[in-house]
Amino acid sequence: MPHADAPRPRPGRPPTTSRAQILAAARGLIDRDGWERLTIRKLAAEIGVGATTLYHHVQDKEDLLLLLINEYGEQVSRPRLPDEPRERVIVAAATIHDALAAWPWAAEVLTTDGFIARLGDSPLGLVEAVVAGAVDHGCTPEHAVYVFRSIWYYTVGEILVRSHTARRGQGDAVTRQGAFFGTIDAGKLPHLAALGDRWAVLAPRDTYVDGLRALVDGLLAQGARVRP
Amino acid sequence: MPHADAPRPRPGRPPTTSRAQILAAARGLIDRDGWERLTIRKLAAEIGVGATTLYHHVQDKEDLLLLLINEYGEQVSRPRLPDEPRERVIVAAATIHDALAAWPWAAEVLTTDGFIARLGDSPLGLVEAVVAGAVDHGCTPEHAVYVFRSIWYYTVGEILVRSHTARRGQGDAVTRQGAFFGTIDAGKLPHLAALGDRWAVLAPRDTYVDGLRALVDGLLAQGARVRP
DNA sequence: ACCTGAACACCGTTCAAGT
DNA sequence: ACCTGAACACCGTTCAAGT
Repeated sequence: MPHADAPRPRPGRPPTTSRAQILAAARGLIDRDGWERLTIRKLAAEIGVGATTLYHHVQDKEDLLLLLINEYGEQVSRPRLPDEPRERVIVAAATIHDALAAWPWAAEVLTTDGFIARLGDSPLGLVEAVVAGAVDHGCTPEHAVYVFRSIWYYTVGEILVRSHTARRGQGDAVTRQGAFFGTIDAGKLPHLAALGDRWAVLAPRDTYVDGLRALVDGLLAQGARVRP
Repeated sequence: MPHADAPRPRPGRPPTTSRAQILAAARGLIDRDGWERLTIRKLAAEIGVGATTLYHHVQDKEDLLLLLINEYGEQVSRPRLPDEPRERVIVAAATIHDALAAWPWAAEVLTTDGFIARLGDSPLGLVEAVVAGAVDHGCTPEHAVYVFRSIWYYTVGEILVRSHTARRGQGDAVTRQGAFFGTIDAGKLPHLAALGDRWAVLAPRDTYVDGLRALVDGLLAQGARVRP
């Protein structure tokens, strides 16, 4: 009777494709062509394998993307978090934001997916940091969850809006914007008409952290309690 | 020589399909089957016409969706806005939110689309109201644009996250959540572990307006100026 | 056990031809 | 001027058969 720990030759055809290889190839394709152009068929072709082969290593396309996100989440470097609770919330949230800004398609997938229940321990570390910061500031755990959720909404919205408007327009966004605000009804929409083309200049500005500070200040003020 | 205003018979085959008919059918299909299931082919079949016919009445699918959104935006009933500037911002933003919550796919399209430059005057009225409220509170026009953008990020994020998590899970979200927080590393993630299954209870709560108030308070505080 | 091509059930869009 | 079917260039996924 063979020892339980002894390496035993497994039966059947040996694998030529591994899950790690698939994930690496997918990352390469996303970084090269963009996430909306990633298809199972192209991914298989890139690896040099039949499209149907991939279904032996991942459940389906959604599963593949989730694996990819968790792998990415483990590689996100966590900065030293400040001791001051409010600042800790800000830095943790900004870290989540920056990680997603570099890989906006992840925000898209996480939004369409229930998300938190399927994240690994490593990316959850930043969620924990936000909740812990709120609690240390004096919030109840319940309020801390609400703080995190509100920040998450703001963060995900910023990523999605900005990544999508950055893709298009660029060249003709300003022109179109200009034409648009030219024909606007100044009687009904006086402030927008007065802003005119300045909107196009203001809109692409990176104000994420400013808005985050405003939001966190407001959220923590709502949940502050007297501490002993 | 015929009079300029006289109705003249136009040459060619008379139309059997109108843009209004297409939009109405599209609305019906979206309300019935959900926006992710709307296809050009199904829409044409619903009308009882060849799929390619639609391309004589709309440029492409994206154009169709934008027409639909502007039509919808015109039908959104605008509540009486309060005089107090801060409250006006809240009510206008909440109106945008509620309109999108009823038609979450519109939020999806608006996010993926530069959006504001392609909206009609009617839906822009609520954008104007937010900007005007901020200015009346004492913000510069530039700060008011930032106020609107921040609110927009938060609003769109909330809609997308909530509409997507509502679609899935339901039945098994709680179970999965419970299983998840059972296996969480309590050493590394103490707050999340302590929350346990309560997260699943807290997450679906509608806290949009609370978070909006926190955000608006913070944003207006940042931009407040001394007024004469 | 792993890999495969054929097939299924779809997409959005173009375009030459018909009415 | 309007409508059409055929065709193009794709999708994700299943499944029986091969190694």
